[in-house]
Amino acid sequence: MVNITLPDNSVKQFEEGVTGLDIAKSISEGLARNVLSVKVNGEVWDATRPIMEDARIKLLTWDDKEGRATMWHSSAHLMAEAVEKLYPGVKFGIGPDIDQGFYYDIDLGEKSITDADFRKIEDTMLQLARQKQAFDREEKSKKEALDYFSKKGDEYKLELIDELQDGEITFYKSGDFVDLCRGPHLPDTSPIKAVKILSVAGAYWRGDETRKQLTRLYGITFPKQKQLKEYLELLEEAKKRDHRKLGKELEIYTFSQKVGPGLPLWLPKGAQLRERLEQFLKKVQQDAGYEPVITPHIGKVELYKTSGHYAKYGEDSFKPIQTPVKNEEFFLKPMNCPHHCEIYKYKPRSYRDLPIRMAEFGTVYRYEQSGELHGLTRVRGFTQDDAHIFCTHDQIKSEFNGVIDIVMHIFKALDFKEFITQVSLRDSRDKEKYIGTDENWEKAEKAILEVAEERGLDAKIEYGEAAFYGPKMDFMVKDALGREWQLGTIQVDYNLPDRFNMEYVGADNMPHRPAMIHRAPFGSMERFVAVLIEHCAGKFPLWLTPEQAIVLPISEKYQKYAEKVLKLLNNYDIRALIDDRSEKTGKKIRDAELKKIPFMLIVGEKEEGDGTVSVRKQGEGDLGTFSIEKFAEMVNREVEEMIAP
RNA sequence: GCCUAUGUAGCUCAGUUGGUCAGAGCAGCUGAUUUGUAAUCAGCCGGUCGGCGGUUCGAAUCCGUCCAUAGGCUCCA
Repeated sequence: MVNITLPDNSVKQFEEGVTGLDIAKSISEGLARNVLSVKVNGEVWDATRPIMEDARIKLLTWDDKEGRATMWHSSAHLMAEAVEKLYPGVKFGIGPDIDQGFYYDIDLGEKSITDADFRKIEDTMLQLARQKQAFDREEKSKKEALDYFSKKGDEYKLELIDELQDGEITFYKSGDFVDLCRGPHLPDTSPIKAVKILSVAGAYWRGDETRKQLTRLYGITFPKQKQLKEYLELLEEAKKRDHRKLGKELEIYTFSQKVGPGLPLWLPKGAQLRERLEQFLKKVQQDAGYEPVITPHIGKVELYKTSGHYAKYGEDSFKPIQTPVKNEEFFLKPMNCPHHCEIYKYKPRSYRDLPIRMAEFGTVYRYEQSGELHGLTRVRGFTQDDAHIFCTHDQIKSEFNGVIDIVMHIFKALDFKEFITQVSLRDSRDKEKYIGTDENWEKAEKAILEVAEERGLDAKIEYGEAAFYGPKMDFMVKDALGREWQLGTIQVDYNLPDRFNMEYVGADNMPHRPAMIHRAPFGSMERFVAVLIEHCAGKFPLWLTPEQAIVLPISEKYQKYAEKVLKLLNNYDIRALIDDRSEKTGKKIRDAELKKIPFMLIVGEKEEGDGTVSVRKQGEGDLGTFSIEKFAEMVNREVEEMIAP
């Protein structure tokens, strides 16, 4: 007998070799129907795999993340089976589950799959799923495994097997499809009731662009048709929030083929919005002891050779700019730091001067690969809200804290409640990869971890993700479609102080090397505004929006009064405009709603009579009648509250 | 850069097998209307159908190529 501990800590006895499915049946038939896999001592297993010793288990269903992962992983096999049936002779790479669904990388040889083929793959999958094919687990020796796939001629699987140890190789068979796979899988294909092939894309084998490109097929499945429908509706909703759509509609930015791809043109409303963001941060930075600096957009090639950026950005980037002077070359700056390093160096520095915090909204240019450009989130010319802090190694912790204050202040003012904090440390087993002394790395990494802990940031810690020049902390936010974008970043740098031979005179009257921190709370203005648009679905926070209110006179007769209202509002620092078109009020309201202007102030005979406005809030409706003073107070109070630290 | 799609007025989209197929709505302009919480009416303007080649008596429609965009891959703010 084995003792099985359930999540509620109750212990039940079963025969040795009992399966998760058996246990589910002993609880209820309904549960048995819904169980997708089982967690056994923290490891996810097939629900049909025998349990041979005492264990703590959790039955996994669609409501569990791991349950869905099992379903999707099995669905990837099902899709592969369907593809093999429809396109005999194809070879398979890898086919994992992902956050939302699954994919399979396929070598189709001469054939190709386009979205016109999705339907027939979906149909075949459903047809196979209905056969209730069991997923059978089989342990294989390395030799057996290699034999099988050499006979099949699938060099991808052979390569994968080659890297595995004998004794840890398992195959799964469902229907006619046999795959190298760690599992776990569904008991059978029957829970897969709704299928959607989402997209087809090229993907390099093992992510290596020097190797063959396979066809990656993305899909998603659900236990109920209704869930698929809801998922597709969710995708539609997400599309409505897309900054590329809203950015166009709200006239934030545009691109011109003549100016060039990846080079955004900020329209008046977008420029206003961006300037307001910049003013906000400038004020915060001023209060935090930053000093503004301004540097040019280009610098001599030698500058970037010193900084080391030439090696990284020189080859696949904008080519240097020639001058009439022979051998004189300038580089469009891909980073602001080299210029700032030179500012540090323009005079001798004392330990009493540190920390020095140099801030600049610096525009940089990087030649991103053409396939990488994406709205405002990935462009070729962008402005970083950059600053470099030069400090002693002992000051790193307090400087980090100061930067996080700024990041949190920004997130609060913009109502970013959900963000991911990632701390990237070095891989201590591979120290050669990194520049800087052990002692300094340890000190900085400890400081970052302590800061994250003290502030309750719940940071994801990634070892080996640090830059070669120092550890860092990044802040990430998801866009409308769930893709993560890195916004703010704080990075320690041991490299540039060396390369630029920076020094300060210590209390001991000896030269010392300062530490350097790069930081950008927004990341870049372009990406930040893009993510902001998606985050608020185009309804910008009141303090930021280009137009806070629009005055809607009922008819031409109240035009004069509308102008008076506008003037008063301007006196209260409220940004407003008048819709003086000869349209009906309903139309003016509709247009203002679509433009997402927060407040509509309707004025007619009644309002003119008692010097008031009738306030309608965007997305909410009529708020009633306000005196202009009271309305202004309400707006200004809301603004104050949002941007307060 | 690579894979797979897409590209028709400022915007959103029709356009069946190549032959009155260059259209609609919104926006814009003009005029009428003077309007009370999500669309007043009428008229007008607007496109060498992404660019360039080719096939054809004839191309928005078929083919090639280039450019741009979209979803991925690699890379990054």
